[in-house]
Amino acid sequence: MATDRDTVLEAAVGVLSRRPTAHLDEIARAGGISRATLHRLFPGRDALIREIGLLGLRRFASALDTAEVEQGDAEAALRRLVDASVPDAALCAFLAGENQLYENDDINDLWEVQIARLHALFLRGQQQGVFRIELSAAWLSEAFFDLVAGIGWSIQDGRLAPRDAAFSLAELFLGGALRKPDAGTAVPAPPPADGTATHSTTTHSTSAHRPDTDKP
Amino acid sequence: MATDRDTVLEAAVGVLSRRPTAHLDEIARAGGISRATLHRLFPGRDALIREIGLLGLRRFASALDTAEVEQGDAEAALRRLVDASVPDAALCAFLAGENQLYENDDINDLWEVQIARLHALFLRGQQQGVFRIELSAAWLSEAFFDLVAGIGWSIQDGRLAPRDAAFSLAELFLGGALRKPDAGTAVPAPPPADGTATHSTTTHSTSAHRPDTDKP
DNA sequence: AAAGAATGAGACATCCATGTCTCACATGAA
DNA sequence: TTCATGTGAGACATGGATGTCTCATTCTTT
Repeated sequence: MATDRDTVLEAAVGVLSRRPTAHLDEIARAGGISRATLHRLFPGRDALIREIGLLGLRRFASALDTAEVEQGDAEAALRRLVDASVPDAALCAFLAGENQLYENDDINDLWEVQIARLHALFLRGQQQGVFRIELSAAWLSEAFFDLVAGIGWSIQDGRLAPRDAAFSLAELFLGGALRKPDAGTAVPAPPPADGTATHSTTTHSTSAHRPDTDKP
Repeated sequence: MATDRDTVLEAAVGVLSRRPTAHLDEIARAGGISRATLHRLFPGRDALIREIGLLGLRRFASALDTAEVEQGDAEAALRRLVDASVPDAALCAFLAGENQLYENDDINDLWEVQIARLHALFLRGQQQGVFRIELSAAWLSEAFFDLVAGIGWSIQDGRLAPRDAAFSLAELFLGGALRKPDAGTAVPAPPPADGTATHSTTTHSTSAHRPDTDKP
């Protein structure tokens, strides 16, 4: 299934996710080919990282497909998604870290579609009473993807055994995202309505100067 | 408190976290200064991003200090850490994304110290019976930092209100990290001992070719 | 074995960000 | 006013990655 191009792309991910400015020579060596052949496969550096981004998005879209996230119980769907996306966690980590990708319209559109599916899954789960409603679906989507990326980084760095990946991701995320079976003492207080509760919310939060951004 | 240099650095974070290859001219404009003055403040591009990394690590270290993570109940300590680190979430997002930083020894050492403190907090919490022991302290450390970074990204992109940041982070993470008050039905199954449970753990996980890495 | 394609290695040329310089202007102090 | 400092704007040189080329070699196919 994996074409020769995809093999090179996955090798490139391993290098670029650690050193985004790695030379093409280094990337080529990581893929077991020469710089000339790399240029024969991809016309340039921009094309290379764009193809990596597209590969990652295709894989994540495929994970959403095989998990059938639109079907059935939301919790079960999310567990299926965990299993389906963990193998491609490294590519998700690249997607999360390489913000430069989101200047390309093709990638941006594809990204928005996948995130919308994720968002819809969490919204559905909230309506089903499965996921907590104190946390916005947007935040749940972001957090889930970031944790998938964290899985990828941890495995790359040897901090997490691939065998434990799916369990670690599912347990940590679902523990925080699922509604508690019975309320009782476990349910925390809702977010403060006034701005004085958290003392430092606006103290020196960076980049308050950029009103609107693009990365959806 | 914030010197002129720090102001420029924080403005640079806003640009570099979105476009890591932004020109120095663009960074200077974001900081409200000219390229010449930027060069007078920082001798070069490498020095600039190194100083940003150092600033982020100093801020995170300061957050660990003010939260007194070595003191008292681990859950309370973590809640204090959430409040203390959310204002600098953007810098943490930069630290998480800019893996290029970890070629510098100074930054690497400082990073290891902070991560060790975080790791120790989770270990202590596990010994106290506060945090779940099915999830490794290393994974809890990684996940927490990734979620702080996710907070920073979400706020930068306008997807999360700064007011909700601390609550969203604390609830999602602690929900997954805390031991359930009473076991009952909420406790999930332990990770599979055999390799056949998760069908695709080793299917096409990227970068299996790199045995050891550096980013601690 | 022989022909063909594909690849690796290396040598260039080119482009562009970076680093450095100078000069004019603004601000503030004496 | 006059001097000093800091800053912005622009020009210029340079270094290094990138893009393109050629040629020898290897592997595949017949």
